[in-house]
Amino acid sequence: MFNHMVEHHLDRVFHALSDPTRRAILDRLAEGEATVGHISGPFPISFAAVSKHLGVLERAGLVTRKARGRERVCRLNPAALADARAWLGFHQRFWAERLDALDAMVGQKSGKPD
Amino acid sequence: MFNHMVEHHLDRVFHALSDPTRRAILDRLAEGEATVGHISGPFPISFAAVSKHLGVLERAGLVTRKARGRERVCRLNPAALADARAWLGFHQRFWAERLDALDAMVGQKSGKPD
DNA sequence: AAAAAATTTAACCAAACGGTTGAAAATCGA
DNA sequence: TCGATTTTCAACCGTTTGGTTAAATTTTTT
Repeated sequence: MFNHMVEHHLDRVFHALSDPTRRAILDRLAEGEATVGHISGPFPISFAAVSKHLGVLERAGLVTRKARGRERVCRLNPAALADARAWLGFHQRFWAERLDALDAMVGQKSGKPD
Repeated sequence: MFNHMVEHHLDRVFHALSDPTRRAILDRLAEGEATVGHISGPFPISFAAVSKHLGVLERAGLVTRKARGRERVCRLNPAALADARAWLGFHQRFWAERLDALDAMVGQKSGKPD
């Protein structure tokens, strides 16, 4: 159902999201587009490190960078979250169903409604 | 709003989900609880490797392992997906809003209607 | 044309990752 | 009790990660 090349893409998206600095960059970027230097400011790591983080985010499709003069303007791509969200949504619902079925089979109603 | 120790937890959940073998283990586990050996079967990697993957999933709270004799029975914990899903849901919505606002602003300035 | 500014790239490092094999620790069946 | 079974743990290995600094690149400013 989900199994396509999406799998490969999910690797990159989930990996990109697994780092707190990168999630902070995304938060920062949610306030509006910004240049690499502008993004880099508040972080206690080097400029180059932030640039590499942006590379990871870009390869995951979460961020786009386009040149404007000597600067690179970074912008969020909310659509890239859709795959990850779909995976989570599907599985969370599916797991819950299966576990409910298991509970029902065991016959011990835990009394937890939907 | 989200920023608590949850951050630290999100690191582990997203990282756990970033590996295709681990996602496959979760898929497998969605069919019902299973022992480590049972899970390990279909995978072309060693038993110990699967055990380590299960450790990662357990530390992320996605899976619980409980002893039953000399076996360990593994089971999904759907609740653990909630945090990740909440993060994604909030951000996806928030990003979309901000970008809509940005588009509207740009549209106003350039006189281009929506 | 030269200097300054914004980014990326390259080379490097320590730590973590995903994998292996083999030994250790429980528990079960004989 | 002894041997087999199930699982983890420990040590190791090559690759990736997240970070650094320094050099290279591109564009703007003077």
